[in-house]
Amino acid sequence: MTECCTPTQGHSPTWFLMLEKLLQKLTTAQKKAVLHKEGPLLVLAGPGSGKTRVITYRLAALIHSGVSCHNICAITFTNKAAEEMRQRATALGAAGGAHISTFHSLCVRILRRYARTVGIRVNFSIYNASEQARCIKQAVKDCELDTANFSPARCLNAISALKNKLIDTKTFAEQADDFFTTTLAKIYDCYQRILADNNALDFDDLLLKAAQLLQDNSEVCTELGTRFKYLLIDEYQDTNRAQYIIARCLVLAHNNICATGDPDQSIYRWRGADIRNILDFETDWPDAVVVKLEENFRSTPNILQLADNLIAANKNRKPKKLIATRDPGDDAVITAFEDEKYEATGVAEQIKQLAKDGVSLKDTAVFYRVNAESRVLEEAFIKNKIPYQIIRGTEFYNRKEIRDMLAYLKVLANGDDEIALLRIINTPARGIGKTTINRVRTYADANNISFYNALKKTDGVSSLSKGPRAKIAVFVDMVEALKKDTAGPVAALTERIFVESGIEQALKSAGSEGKDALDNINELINAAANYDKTADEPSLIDYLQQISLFSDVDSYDTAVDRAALMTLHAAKGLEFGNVFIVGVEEGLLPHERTDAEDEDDLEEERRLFFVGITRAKSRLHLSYARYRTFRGQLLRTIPSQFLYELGTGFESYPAQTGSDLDYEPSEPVRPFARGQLVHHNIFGVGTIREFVDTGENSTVTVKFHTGQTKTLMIKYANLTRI
DNA sequence: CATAGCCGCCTTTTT
DNA sequence: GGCGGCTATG
Repeated sequence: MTECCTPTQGHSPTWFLMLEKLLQKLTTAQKKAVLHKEGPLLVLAGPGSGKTRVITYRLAALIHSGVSCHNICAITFTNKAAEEMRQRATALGAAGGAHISTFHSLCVRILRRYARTVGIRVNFSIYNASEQARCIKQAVKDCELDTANFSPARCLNAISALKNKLIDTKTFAEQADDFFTTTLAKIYDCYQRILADNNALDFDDLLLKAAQLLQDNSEVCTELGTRFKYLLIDEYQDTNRAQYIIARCLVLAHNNICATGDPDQSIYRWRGADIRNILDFETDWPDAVVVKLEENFRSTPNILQLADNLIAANKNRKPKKLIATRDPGDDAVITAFEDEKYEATGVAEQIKQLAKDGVSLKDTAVFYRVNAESRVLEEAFIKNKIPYQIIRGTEFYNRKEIRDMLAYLKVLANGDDEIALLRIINTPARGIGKTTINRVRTYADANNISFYNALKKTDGVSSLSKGPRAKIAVFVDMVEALKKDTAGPVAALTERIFVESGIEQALKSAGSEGKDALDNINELINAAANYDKTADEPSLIDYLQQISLFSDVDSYDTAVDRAALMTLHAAKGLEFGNVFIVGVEEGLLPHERTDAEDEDDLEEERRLFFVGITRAKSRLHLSYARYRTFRGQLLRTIPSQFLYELGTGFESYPAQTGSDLDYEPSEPVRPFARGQLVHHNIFGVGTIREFVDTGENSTVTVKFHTGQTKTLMIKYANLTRI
């Protein structure tokens, strides 16, 4: 290894071998730029070029050159990536202690530290999607609006977009000039008030509040800028406005920002990521040194050629070639399967064969566009006895019993969290029903006290009779008793809750029904014990806030020998010897929800496919199913337009029926599928939006390219498929 | 007050 | 196909 760092023995050798190879290929000027301590640096490079390796190397190099690790802040896209960077920096001999985390975790730290300045309390809850949904529903209700026009999802999306652009309620209300925006402004305001009442922040608030704090408070800005003299940001192409502001404020005084990214791998536009952040880097920091890494150390030339051909179809990009460094390998395989069951079985069988040929399962992954596709794959893997792991980290924390347990913890940490409180007040059933809750609620509102405080003073609630009053008292006593124990280890507290809440009792008496839930809670206690052991400064508040920021890939166990199943989004930043991408069909990839007429949306879908393809080191398998069950109905599919862009000469392959499959595909019943292109004599070309099968009188709804949407009777319309 | 059963809406992707 | 929310019943 070069001048500054040497990996300690026996630590993930290939990663360091690659780093060494990469460093050898850097020009002297590039090497100097990477190691140069002062000034802005942008590492602009394609997939598999070692961006993360370079940034990790720089981190270690800074420490080796005498910079205190305390003064370094590295930002990764996921907690998992942060953990890996920490390990690798340590292996490079750079002692731990640098702040390495995601933007969200960093913001939680900042907000806790400056809670008073921000006007929040340190024990704030962090609300996930379902808790957000509850709040937004309440907000729409409070504003006395029709949920038909202001659906929770629509409102949340709109509010999230505003927050990502740093537009707060006040600013938005001032801008609002039509019915929709003024109404949305009201909902936004109401939603924020509800969050505040619950002493809660949503994901976007974490970024928004931290960005506003840094922007508006120069003292805090200076303080943090002094603390973090060097800022490193990985995956910069996926930062949004708020994250950009945070980064800018943090480096205001010293300008030592180092970002890495690839505009072609920007896949989070829908979440507010602004590709201009990376495109304008040199404008934002005019003295920036830009290092371009053009060689790809990951994939075979065959794979890179496809990726290159595909991404070339994006018009809105700076042309960039991927330069292969590896020897040619196998050609990519595109397979058409009869339906999704054949596809899943086919993939499973190929993986089985690979395993027989000596390929390790952990070097194999299957990617798909939507999580719903994982089920049929999972079934096929079970049937074929292939060990696998599905990368969906929130799954565990979304289980009912786990959320119940966590709600108890949340109530203890944050007494104002009414959503958590309502979840546990009658879980397990203790006879406190809707009527009782409403009565207490009314009392709380009338006296302007919190719901929990009202529960403590049921004497005042005249509408309550003796029975419910006693039941509430028992509940309050239990919570109060538990509250006295919140300072100790989280695991012990979790166990106490398990027993004293009656959850254990309820599950045990449920017999075999409660078996899984019992196991899960035991696992939760184990996880909490692990937290107690490993956290820097363990506390209940920190624990809850940390697990709220748990992400999908964080659950990915790289040590076990199992095939990995994940969405294309989750695949970002990873690499595998063998990659299978399934469901490469119109409507799925690109996804139907992306507006086909919106070129930008389509290009992002293409980038997503590009990311998937470029994860593959040696073997790439793409597939689609000719028929796919969608919401219980069998639909005819169309191969993705992207398949034609790969330059493989893909036209259409005969479906593989597979001789040893024990599954017979059902006969397709639908003559017209959603997404099918058709031609009409008068209206011209259009896309099928809906097909209503009523036999002879079946109708189709078609969106024509002229912009108009028509519902037509099939027997009269004389539509031809294109 | 708890539970079973039914209806309607829906999800793209995630920190 | 599945979950949340609503209603009817015990």
